[in-house]
Amino acid sequence: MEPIYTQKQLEIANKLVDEMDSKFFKSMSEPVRVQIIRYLLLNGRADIGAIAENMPQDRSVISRHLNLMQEVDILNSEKEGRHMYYSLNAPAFLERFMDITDLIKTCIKECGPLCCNTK
Amino acid sequence: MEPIYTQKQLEIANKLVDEMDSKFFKSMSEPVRVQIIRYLLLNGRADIGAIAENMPQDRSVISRHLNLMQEVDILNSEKEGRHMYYSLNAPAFLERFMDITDLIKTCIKECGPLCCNTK
DNA sequence: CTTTTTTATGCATGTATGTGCATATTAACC
DNA sequence: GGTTAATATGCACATACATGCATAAAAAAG
Repeated sequence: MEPIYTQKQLEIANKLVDEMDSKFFKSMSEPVRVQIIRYLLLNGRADIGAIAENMPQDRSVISRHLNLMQEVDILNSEKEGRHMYYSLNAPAFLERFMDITDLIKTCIKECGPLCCNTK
Repeated sequence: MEPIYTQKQLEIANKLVDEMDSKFFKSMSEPVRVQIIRYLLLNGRADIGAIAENMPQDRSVISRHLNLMQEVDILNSEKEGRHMYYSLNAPAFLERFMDITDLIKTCIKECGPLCCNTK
């Protein structure tokens, strides 16, 4: 009944789980949203119309995707007149993945051979 | 009409999109599945019964989650008698995130200030 | 062989969400 | 002010999916 793991291991595992926010992953588990990331990587800042022109979906659909991605801090948004411009929040995007990667590394180091036990 | 990006930029952006497999992200955008990862990190290899004991969901639900995670290579599975043992595929799990992190770094470097243009 | 145990699967159900259309809102232009 | 253009939003609909129950399948125990 008593746990087989240390307090330290518990803390680092909880930290990883906290960082693995489901909203963040969900925002990237959608093919259309990934294509939007691709578009912004290659073309830089753009408004909804320009982005939607390159996608089969309706403008309103793209609008909602962009808004969702901005909410989880993947994108920056700037309103200019009646245009809404979006751009990739590259630093935040990268940092998110770097943080998770580092936490997984720490987990494996701290939890040792236990977590990847195959026997 | 002609693209404003180079062939090199196109290739690296496509590489990133390929690596950002929606099935992989989807598998981690589910709170129950994240809890399973946490459990396996702390307790190591375990069968479905042991994992399900620590979750409010039905055993069959946990069984399906585990099977799904194994399909995207997050988990290892081993059948022993009537027991099905699962463990975290830590190397593959880590490598996946390292690859994506590296690709994002390359994208930012190659696409330069364009991708994160705010003006 | 029957019973028990562990996992897998078929089925029904509720919820979440991607989608497009119609419409509202907002801002620029005449 | 009226018109046009860009975006946001309400709505209906279809699909995906998480869930639990009942049951099947497989293997161990009696």
